[in-house]
Amino acid sequence: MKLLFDHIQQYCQLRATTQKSLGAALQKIELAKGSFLITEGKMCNHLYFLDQGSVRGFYNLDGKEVTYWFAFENNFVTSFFSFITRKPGMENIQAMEDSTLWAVAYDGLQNLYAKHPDMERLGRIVNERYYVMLEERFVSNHFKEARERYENLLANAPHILQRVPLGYVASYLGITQETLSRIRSKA
Amino acid sequence: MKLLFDHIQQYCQLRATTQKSLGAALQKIELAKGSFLITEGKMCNHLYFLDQGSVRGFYNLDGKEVTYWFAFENNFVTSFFSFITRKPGMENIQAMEDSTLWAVAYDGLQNLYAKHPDMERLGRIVNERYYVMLEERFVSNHFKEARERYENLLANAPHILQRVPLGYVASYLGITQETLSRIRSKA
DNA sequence: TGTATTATTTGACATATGTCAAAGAGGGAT
DNA sequence: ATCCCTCTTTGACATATGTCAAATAATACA
Repeated sequence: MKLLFDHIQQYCQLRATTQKSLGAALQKIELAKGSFLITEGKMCNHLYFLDQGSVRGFYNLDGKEVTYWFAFENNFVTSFFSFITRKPGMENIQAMEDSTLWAVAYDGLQNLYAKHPDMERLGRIVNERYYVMLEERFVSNHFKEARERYENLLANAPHILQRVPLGYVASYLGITQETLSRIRSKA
Repeated sequence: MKLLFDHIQQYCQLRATTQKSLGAALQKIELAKGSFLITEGKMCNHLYFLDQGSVRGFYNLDGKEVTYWFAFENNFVTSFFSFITRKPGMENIQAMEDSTLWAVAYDGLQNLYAKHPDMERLGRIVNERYYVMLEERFVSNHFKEARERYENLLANAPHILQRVPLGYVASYLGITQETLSRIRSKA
């Protein structure tokens, strides 16, 4: 749990009582490589913090899996759509490596928000930061060519290339595996 | 100001004292068609609520303007990147029609957050919703073809087509104006 | 060590979209 | 009406990327 509390410090300082309540609301999850945290068509009732390992989020589109994000240590993980809107989503989340996560239930989180203003603040700040990160990725995908997106990834997140099969990376970049392979060979 | 307070009700109920503080922190802005709310290279120190009119956000990329979002009545508007990270951004925001906005300064908003837990809650919820909307748009752009994106826009936000020049819509959809024109002619 | 399985690369070709240039349409101002 | 300006469409062609199939490389495992 230490990794999580250290990570939270980046966003804001929680009071001791809030930390204690949060700790009590957390449940440890072990996820074997290949198994699923969330599957499509179901409501997602937990927010997770990835302590160890890696997971990917993907959709099934026309019979193909399209991976659209990865998470590694120190990332919050959930189907944001489903968790926030309280509706079933089309997203799957699968472990790419054996992983350890901390889970907090939706209702538990709402309780924490209601009882601890500093928890509400943490939620607000985390959402702001995640918004900005998503926006940066959106802009990059929207306006840059495939080769440039790949080179950005290589520069900013080389660990992804090392820990993730190429096919997943390709759909993360919005291109086919063949195209990514060709980009790499002509680097 | 009524429109704003009505809009906020969608997200959560503010206490009367919080509403009063918020009202006192707001400043009315009139923006003539074509003029700028935010220009690139500058820090954005305000969050706006668009009461009337419409604006667009765009980047200058290789000498070309690429529009990547629109806002109409009842939308919050700012350079989220700059406002949240407190760094200068590359974004421009320009009025597409004569517009009226309510502005709250960054410091003023932080004060409101600090003094009113329900304001913090509002911020958290608004950020969550905006995150989900951005994610939906990201997924759509990432995995669907231009024609399908256009048809989705037509189905979900036809007012954009009516109020926005085609060139802006094209770059919003991530394609050139010529391609969009061809998609429309072969509808 | 060998074999099966999965991941990656390569080739040939089809297609979507971009680029550049020009023509046409529409709306205001005079 | 006429002119001017902006927006939109159309044409010809270039290019990036996708698709399908096969070959090769890497990895796991018995």
